[in-house]
Amino acid sequence: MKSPSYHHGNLRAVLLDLAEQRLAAQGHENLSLRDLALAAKVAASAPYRHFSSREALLCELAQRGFERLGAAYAAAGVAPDPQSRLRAACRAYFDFAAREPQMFRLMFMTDLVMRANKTQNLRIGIDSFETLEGLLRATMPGATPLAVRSRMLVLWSLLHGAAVLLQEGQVDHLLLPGLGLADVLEDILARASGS
Amino acid sequence: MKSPSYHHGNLRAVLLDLAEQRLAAQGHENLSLRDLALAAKVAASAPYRHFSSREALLCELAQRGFERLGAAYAAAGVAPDPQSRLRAACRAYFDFAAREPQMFRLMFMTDLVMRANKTQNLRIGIDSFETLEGLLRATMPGATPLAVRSRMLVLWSLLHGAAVLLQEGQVDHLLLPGLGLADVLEDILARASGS
DNA sequence: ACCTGAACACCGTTCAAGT
DNA sequence: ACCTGAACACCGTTCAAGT
Repeated sequence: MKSPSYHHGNLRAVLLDLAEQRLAAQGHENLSLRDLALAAKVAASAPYRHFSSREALLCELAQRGFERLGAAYAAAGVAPDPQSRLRAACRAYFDFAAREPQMFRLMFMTDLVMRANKTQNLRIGIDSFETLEGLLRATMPGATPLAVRSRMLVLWSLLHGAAVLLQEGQVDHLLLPGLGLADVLEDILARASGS
Repeated sequence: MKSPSYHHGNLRAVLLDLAEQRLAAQGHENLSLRDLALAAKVAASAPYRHFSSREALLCELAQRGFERLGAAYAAAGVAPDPQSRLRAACRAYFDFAAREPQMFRLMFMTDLVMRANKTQNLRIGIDSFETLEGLLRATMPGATPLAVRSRMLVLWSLLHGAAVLLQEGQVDHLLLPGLGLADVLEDILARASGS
C-alpha cells in the first residue's frame, strides 16, 4: 500500500496480478483489458493510464515469466558439477513449460518479443539463452566460442521442441507400454546435456 | 465453377482462398470472418452457411497445410537410400516452416487441433508424424518399435524446435562469423537424421 | 495524477426474413 | 439451399471531462 489513489490503491499492480490469473486460466488470447478493468472495479479505459496497450501489458507479463525462469536456472546452479548443473537447468526449463504452460506460450510469442525488443524491453529472453549457454560452455572446457554456439543451437532446439510438445500434450498418445513420459524426458535430457 | 449459386458462385472455396491469403499475410490471429465476407462481397453472416465458426474455417485451412506438408514428404521419398530419404523429409519440414511460417504456426496451434480431433478432423497431423516415423524406421532395420518410437520423439523434438526457432527468426542474431544459417541447418539435420 | 463516461470502429455469432 | 439485414454481446482504444 504505497500511494493509494483516491479510488482503491495501486491499480497497476492489481491489473498485472489479475492478468496473471487470467493468463494461467485461459491463455493470452482470451485475456481482455475490459474484463480486467471490470474485475478491478474500474472503468474500461482506466488501464490505459498504466499500460499503453494490451500488448504492453502482455509484455510485462512475459517479463515476469522470464524472471521466474531465470530464478529456476539460478536454483539449478547449485548442482555439484557442470554436467549436472546443465542438466538441472534443462530440467528446470521442462518443469517451467509444464507448470506454467500459458506463461510459457506467452513468453515465446515471438511477434510480441520482436515488437517489444525495439522498446528495449524483453532482452531478458536473451539473458535466458545466455545463461544456458554459460552452463553449456562450462561442460566444454577448451572449446571455441563457435563450437559452443553451434552445440548450443542444437541443445536449444531440442529443449524448446521437447518443451513445446510436452506442454501441448502431444507426446501422451505416443507413449508405449515400456516407454513412459519419464523415460522420454530422461532420454531427451541426456541428449541435450550429455555428450 | 461447379454449382454457381445465384449470387456469385461457390462462396465456400472463395472464402477459403481468401483466408489463405490473409493467413499468409497477417497470421491467424488477424484473420476475421467479417473481413473475408467483405472481400467476397457478401454479408457478414454468409460464411456461416459454410463454416460453423471461425475456428472451423481455421481447421480446414490447417488441413490444407498438412496436405501440402504430406506432399513435400512424398517428394522426399524419391531419394535413393533410407538415410537420405529421412534427411530429405527433415529438410522438407524446415523448408515448409520457412516458406509458410504463418501456416506452420496455425498447424501447430494445438488447442485448435485438440478441439478438432474430437470431430475426427485433423488426424492428418498424426499421419504426418507417422510418415516421418516410417522413414526413420527404415534407417533402423531390426530395431524394436519401442526403440524407433523413442528415437522418433527425440527427432521430432529437435526438428520441431529448430523449425520453430528458425521460423521465428530467433536464430539470426545468434550466428557468428564462420557459423552461418546453412551450417546450423546441416548440423541439426545431421543430428536429426544421422546416427 | 488518476479515473470516468461516452463514443468509435471493430469483432463473432444468431436469427428472422428474403430469393 | 443460400444469402441478407438487423441485432446482441462483446472487443481495443481515444478523448473530453471530472475529482
